[in-house]
Amino acid sequence: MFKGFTEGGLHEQTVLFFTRMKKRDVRPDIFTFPFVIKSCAMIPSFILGVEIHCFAVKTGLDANAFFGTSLIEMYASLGDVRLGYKVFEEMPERNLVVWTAIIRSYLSIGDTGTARHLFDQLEERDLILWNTMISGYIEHGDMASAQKLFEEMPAYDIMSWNTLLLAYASKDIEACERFFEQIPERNVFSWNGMIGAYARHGQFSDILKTFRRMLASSDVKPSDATLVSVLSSCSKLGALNWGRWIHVYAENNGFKGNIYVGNGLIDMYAKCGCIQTAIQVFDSMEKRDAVTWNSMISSLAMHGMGLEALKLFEEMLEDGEKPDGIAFVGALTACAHLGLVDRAFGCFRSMIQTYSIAPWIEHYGCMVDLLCRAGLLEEAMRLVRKMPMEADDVIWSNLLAGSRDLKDINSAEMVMSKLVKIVPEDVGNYALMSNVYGDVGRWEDFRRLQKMVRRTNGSKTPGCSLVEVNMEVVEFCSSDARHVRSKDIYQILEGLMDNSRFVASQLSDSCQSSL
DNA sequence: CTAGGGTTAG
Repeated sequence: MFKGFTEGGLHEQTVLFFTRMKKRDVRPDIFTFPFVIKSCAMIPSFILGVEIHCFAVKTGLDANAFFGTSLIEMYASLGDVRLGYKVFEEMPERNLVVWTAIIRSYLSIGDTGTARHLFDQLEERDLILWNTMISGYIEHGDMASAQKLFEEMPAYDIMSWNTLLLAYASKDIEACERFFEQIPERNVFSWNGMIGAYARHGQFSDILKTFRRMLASSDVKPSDATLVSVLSSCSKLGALNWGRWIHVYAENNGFKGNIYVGNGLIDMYAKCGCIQTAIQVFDSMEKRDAVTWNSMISSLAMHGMGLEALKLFEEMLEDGEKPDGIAFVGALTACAHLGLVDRAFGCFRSMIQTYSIAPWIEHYGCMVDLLCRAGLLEEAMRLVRKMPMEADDVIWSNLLAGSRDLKDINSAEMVMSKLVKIVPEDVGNYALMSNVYGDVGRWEDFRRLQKMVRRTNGSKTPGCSLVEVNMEVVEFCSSDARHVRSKDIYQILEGLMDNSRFVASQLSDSCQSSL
């Protein structure tokens, strides 16, 4: 029964059954405690844990190494490493597993010194212990010690390599690539580690390249983690055909019903423009979690389907899923795009009062956006002054756009003075500001700002976009001339421009005649 | 039937 409950994550049941067992005077044995102790850690309940610890002492079963390891782990996860150390100190027989548990406890609170001190006392160490110690250094940013210890290791396994790979992944992408090539044996974690490293560094095209290499290598198959990372880069690249390919691959390789993959597919389809397919994936999922709901809600809001987004938000509550901060970002975005000011404030209030979520700057951003779009610039400014945190460039940019809509030069100039301090390199704001002047006919200022736009454009890559051609992602920018056939491309572009100018003039003619 | 190591999404 305990094994079944533990595997099903039903930790309250484990403890409940343990109490029933005690009431009936059925004596627990050495196999009982590790389950129950783990459940106390998972619930989590310190009081229950201590109670069961005491009970085990009374029954005299506390000298067991399995029991001791479980206890040390439990106390560490409940935040009391000292108590775990007391257990460790008083244990009559301590094997390597017990030592690893106590060392891991100290690593988990960042006390690498004590962990290392214990590590050094051991005469015999195995691979797990070495790897644990090294990954502890890495988790707390001590690359130098990690590397040094790695070099002292008597032998390596794949996990050792992967541990160091992950260390490089967060720091130096080129060192990470070199290390990846040197690994004598790679498993799915190695590949996922390399893919994750590219993701952290925004090198999304390299993710597709690596994924192709992984598929070509016959010994390793992608896992759900691989597919999720690759799907996320498809979203960022607009690589719809790769996304579709992964969808088919997932269906045929046992990832049907995998919640991580499903969530990745929703986001990918929505960001690649296929909102209907995203909805289909959402509807077909038999299990949903917070990310599923949030992805779908944000996707709908992003596609201008605000009413549908709000309906889904309600459905999420009815389904018993507790909304988190991201769910509220989705709902508030939907309100902003629909112009539902009162509804947004109701939402904002219920977030704080009913769900005890302290608003993030993103939530204030949504509210400012909402008020600006509704033409309520004064209220938006008041909200920014009232916020508990400093406004960021996103919020000021919203206010700049709001000032432009109302042709409020004074507000625009005040907001702009903030923006040049925070993000002097952001071309968009100068362009927006120049339009503010243009709108009211202040051409002197208009030209002055336009000049700044051009000057900043010289050093920055403007208007960059991506297109997928024959399963290959190609980047192009405004005034880009890098392509071998760029002459042909611009010729066709001119043709398209002529065409749309013609259509536009026809439309305006027909509008005028109908008036 | 019980104890120690890694990756993923909004």
